[in-house]
Amino acid sequence: MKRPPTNADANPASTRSAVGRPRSAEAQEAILQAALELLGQVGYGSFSIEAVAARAGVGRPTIYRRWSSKLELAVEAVVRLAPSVKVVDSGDALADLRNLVSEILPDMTSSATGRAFIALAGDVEVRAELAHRLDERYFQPRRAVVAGLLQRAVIANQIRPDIDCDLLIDLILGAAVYRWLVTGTPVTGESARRIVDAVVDLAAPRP
Amino acid sequence: MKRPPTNADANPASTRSAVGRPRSAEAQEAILQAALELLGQVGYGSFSIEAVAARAGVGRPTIYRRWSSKLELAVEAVVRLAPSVKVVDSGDALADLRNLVSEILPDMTSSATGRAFIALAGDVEVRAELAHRLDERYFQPRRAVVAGLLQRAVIANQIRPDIDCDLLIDLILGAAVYRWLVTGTPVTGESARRIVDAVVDLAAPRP
Amino acid sequence: MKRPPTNADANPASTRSAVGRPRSAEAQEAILQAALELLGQVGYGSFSIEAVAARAGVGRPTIYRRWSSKLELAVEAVVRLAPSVKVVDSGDALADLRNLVSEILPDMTSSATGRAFIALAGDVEVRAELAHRLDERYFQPRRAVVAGLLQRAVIANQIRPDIDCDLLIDLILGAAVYRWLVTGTPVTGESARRIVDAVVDLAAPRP
Amino acid sequence: MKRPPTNADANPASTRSAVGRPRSAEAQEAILQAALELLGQVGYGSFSIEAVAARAGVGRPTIYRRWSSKLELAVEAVVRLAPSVKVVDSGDALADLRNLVSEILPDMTSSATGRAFIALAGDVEVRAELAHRLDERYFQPRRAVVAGLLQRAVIANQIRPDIDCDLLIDLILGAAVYRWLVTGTPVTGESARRIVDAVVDLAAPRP
DNA sequence: TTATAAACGAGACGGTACGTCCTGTCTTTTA
DNA sequence: TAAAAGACAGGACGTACCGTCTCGTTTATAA
Repeated sequence: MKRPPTNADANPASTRSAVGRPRSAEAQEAILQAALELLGQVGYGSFSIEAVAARAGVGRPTIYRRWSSKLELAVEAVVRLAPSVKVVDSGDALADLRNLVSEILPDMTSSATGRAFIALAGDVEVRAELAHRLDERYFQPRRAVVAGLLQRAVIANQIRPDIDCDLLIDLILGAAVYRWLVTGTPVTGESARRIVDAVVDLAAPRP
Repeated sequence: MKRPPTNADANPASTRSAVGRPRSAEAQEAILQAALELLGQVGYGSFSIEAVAARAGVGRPTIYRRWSSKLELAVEAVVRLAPSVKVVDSGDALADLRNLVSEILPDMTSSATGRAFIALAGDVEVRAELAHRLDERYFQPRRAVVAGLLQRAVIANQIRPDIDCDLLIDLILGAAVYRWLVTGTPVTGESARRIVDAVVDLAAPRP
Repeated sequence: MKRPPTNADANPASTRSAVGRPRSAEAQEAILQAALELLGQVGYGSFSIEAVAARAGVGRPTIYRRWSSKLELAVEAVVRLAPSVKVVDSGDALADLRNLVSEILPDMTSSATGRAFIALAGDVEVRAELAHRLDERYFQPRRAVVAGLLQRAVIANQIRPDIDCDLLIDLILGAAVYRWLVTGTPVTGESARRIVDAVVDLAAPRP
Repeated sequence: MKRPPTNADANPASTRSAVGRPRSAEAQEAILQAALELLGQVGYGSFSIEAVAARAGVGRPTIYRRWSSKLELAVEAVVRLAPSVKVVDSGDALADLRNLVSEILPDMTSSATGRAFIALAGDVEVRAELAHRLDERYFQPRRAVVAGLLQRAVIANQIRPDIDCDLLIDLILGAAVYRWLVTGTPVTGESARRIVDAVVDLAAPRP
């Protein structure tokens, strides 16, 4: 009986048998690192398991033992290696929002992360399963911290109280991601701040 | 001297030599049709020239003679077969906007069109060139008609006059595309209308 | 419908479709040559299609298009490139026999030919089919010329008339092949002649 | 310092350290038995250490600890499990010869034994070393008992006294082995007896 | 008794070759 | 002279074994 070749289920007390040689943590990290670098350099279309194995100094079967497809690998590389978001509270909710979004968006549209996300969305057969995983481990955490800041802004009367926060997040993140997709230019901190400012202005309380 | 293997320049009175057997128009259409169907069925990742040729009943070189890559072919298939946008003027600019967007967005995020667009955005090496082409022939025309309607809404005092129309379009289209990418559920006419309503509400003139 | 990937059936007016690019005769010869050289150098056990392709400067699928297995390829290489046997009639049947056998046996137990033959015999699943083919195209012709010479020797009263020629051939060839298999030293012209002499002596007419 | 991983030298008072867990005799036998069965079933070409380990219910390293290659293992399996030859003296040397050879030859050309022998002969790099070992432990003992019987036949004036016994053995065994190799049909007791009769007839003393 | 040494099964490791599929190019025949 | 058919060199795929290397466990001798 073979074990399903994924470790993305991420339950730390794994059910996998403890007998036999354990999987190498060095190989794991080398593979994810190599995958992320390659994704950033050549894009997902030309991203090959072969090249990842070569760059990581690892046998190809070692990759297949852990991930069942290049999409699984790409998703895990992105998720595991994406910078975590750190929320701060300076007292000024809008300023914190600007700073947070100007960190989140460039990463979201930078090469490797965005590329894997795009590739994911474009592959019809694995979409349902993997898009959810990426959403859950990448997008949802980021939306959550943004939502927290929006709530603080509402309480501080900097944003209309009748606003739909989810929609506001869609507008902010969506506008940036969409511009990036259409024009191809990654979103910078500066352009992220402009979008936040414009949306916040629209959502400001009526005088 | 070989002819550059593209006809995407689309000048109908081509300068190509008229001697010899002419290129088959049936083949052309069969290829584009097959490409679009395959894109919709298997996604861009599993989309192969081989399969397009087989489905179109055509030799592989016949495809390469016309398109230099599968991306070129995918883009042309999408652009040529996407429904044209028909702008109407019922007198109520906002109603016209709602109707227009509720037609544009579902197509934009429906299988084949959206898929090719995504695939395009995700492939680093051809991005600059082809994203521009898709933008020019698919997105820009749609943005233009939306922009026209927004102008009419401004004149009718249904939208604040100091608004940045481009930003508003980014917000509307971006929010929808982003939701589609993240959740995987295509945008319907209904959800498109909700987004328009919300953005228009935000952009309404201050009393 | 795929064509069965063998051309070993050797009917020159093949039923294969005449449309499309014909198979390259250069590739064919390069592959067989490379296969024979490799067989001689590394033996059948370490003989790989990969290496044959590399040495022949040919893509791997080009080999698989023609031969369905490495055994098929090995057999064909041996059969096609084995030197043909030229029978002479000097008047002295026994001398001719000595000369002929001293040419046949060293080739039969020399590296490539013998190796493929051995490999063939050792592989249980293809044995019935391929051993017959090798027998038919390699051994039978050699046995036939030897049988002819033995007949001449019988007529010249140099060999007992009641002899079973097939058995005599088995004795001559078998003793040599067996010695080679057991000791590993290839049969030389000299040792071949010794075997012929001994057997002829045994089979000489009683005075 | 590791011990060379072979036990084929078979000196029971090994120089190996006596401390630690001794090697399991059950594993040893299970491995040899499994190897012999697999050799008989799939031939040497498809014979894999992996399969032997699985069938013997043993870890792969347990095999490598004892034999350095699949050839070593195959040879030992054959040698250890081949039936021993029991020489009898009924008074009639020729009858004893017929009986002995009709036992030896079928085994020599039966599946597992013959297969390993063939595989051995075909592998260029290990040939010199292992062919000698197989010869020494399998062929030489059989040749020796045949030679003894031939001597008795000479003494009994049933065979010419000037005969080269080694050659006679080559003729008998060689003819059988050769027929088996070329035709693929194992040698039976009946066909073995026919060969003996024919050779003995040829080697009979001149009247 | 307890260490200690070495075997055991299990299974992952870096590799190699497999046979398949697709790429983009190139002939050859047919129309 | 373009179209279809199909072979070409090449390269990545995912799989099967290779022979080696940990693991945690078991089994004997030696202390």
